[in-house]
Amino acid sequence: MSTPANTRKDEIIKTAAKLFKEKGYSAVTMRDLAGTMGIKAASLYNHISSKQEILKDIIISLAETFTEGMREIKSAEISSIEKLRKIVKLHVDITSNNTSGMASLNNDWMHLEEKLEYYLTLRTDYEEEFRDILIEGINAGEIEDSNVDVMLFSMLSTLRSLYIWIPKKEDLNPEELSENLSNVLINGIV
Amino acid sequence: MSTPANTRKDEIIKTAAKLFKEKGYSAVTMRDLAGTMGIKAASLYNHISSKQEILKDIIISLAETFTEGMREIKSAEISSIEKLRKIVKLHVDITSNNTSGMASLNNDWMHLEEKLEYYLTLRTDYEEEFRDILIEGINAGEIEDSNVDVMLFSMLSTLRSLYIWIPKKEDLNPEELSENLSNVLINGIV
DNA sequence: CATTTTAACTAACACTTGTTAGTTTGATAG
DNA sequence: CTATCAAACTAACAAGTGTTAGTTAAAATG
Repeated sequence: MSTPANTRKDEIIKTAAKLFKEKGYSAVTMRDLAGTMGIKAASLYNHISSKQEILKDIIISLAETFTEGMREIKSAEISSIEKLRKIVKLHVDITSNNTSGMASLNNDWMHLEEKLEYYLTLRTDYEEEFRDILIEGINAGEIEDSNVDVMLFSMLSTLRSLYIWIPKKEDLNPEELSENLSNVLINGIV
Repeated sequence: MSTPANTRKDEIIKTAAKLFKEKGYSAVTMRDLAGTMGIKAASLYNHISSKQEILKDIIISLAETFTEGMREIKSAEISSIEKLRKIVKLHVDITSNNTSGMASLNNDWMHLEEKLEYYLTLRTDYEEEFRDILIEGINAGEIEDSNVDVMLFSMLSTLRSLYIWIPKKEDLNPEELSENLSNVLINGIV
């Protein structure tokens, strides 16, 4: 029982993430959220302490999962290209499991308040480790020696947008998607 | 004098776009906007008719500019790969001129209300014409015959995220960026 | 059975929201 | 000089905001 049972709080957070994805954090009221769950707004406060806390719970846990994944990939004894493939898989897997949460992470992180600084640290570190892998690949002759920032930006943009795209293509399984996407990102389209 | 002089309304819209980019449409109040301009909220209404109208003005004009650009590219007598390069340039140029507006277009389109349907039509049409160019390229043997949706998604995600990235790299001029980005998107990174 | 826990409720609060009405001020045009 | 106009102002409103306090009913626990 490492993962705690489905508590009421978890249901609230899950529902909130769905609403946040559709309208954004600021446009979702506690009455919206309560209404969707079939209860009154005040009842939410038996389970959560504030609207803010919901957002924090959604985003920080996801961000930490990425940090954890990157840590493992970084220390693996594989080629840089293989590391990139693992990064793609990391994004596909996390996003497949929680597209709503990923929408909040991408669009509503600026409303984090107390946890904003922490989130930004995680994000910056993640990007730098991503860049390090690219540079490592260039030095090893595996990756073309052109503009690293453009490569990094292009890959990250695509991976961060997965939350929009995955729900529209439920037929494609994560394995296949991860494979196709890696190929396009690494080898291009020609 | 095809473009009308810098009116007060234009200044309001420009300021609003900047704020919308930072916090999102819903989190920006008319008092925020007025405060940033050094006036009172009520004074805004001498120039605009509603908050809603500001968002509409920002997004729809941009969306129509993309539609216009795509129309020209589609009918050009050039290879599919050249068309893709022109699409990249279209995004880089429009985004360079208005990163704030592009943030609203990407993140706040769902708050358009009356103009939402129209916006969605423009967006869907744009994506379909983009896809048609890829298919055309596959049929002509210029582009690899793998998953079209993955290619389309990857390219569009990157192009739509330019608004985040361009402001951080003011040193890179649009020409150079467009060139680098086309290479990465088309040829990959190996 | 008695008690604690879970999860809902009603009522209300202090504050913020977009917006309207009516007014004032300084510059421009006839 | 007078009239017009652009652009600001004050004051206010009705609706909606997140949240708190206190209560109730049913289920789980001892």
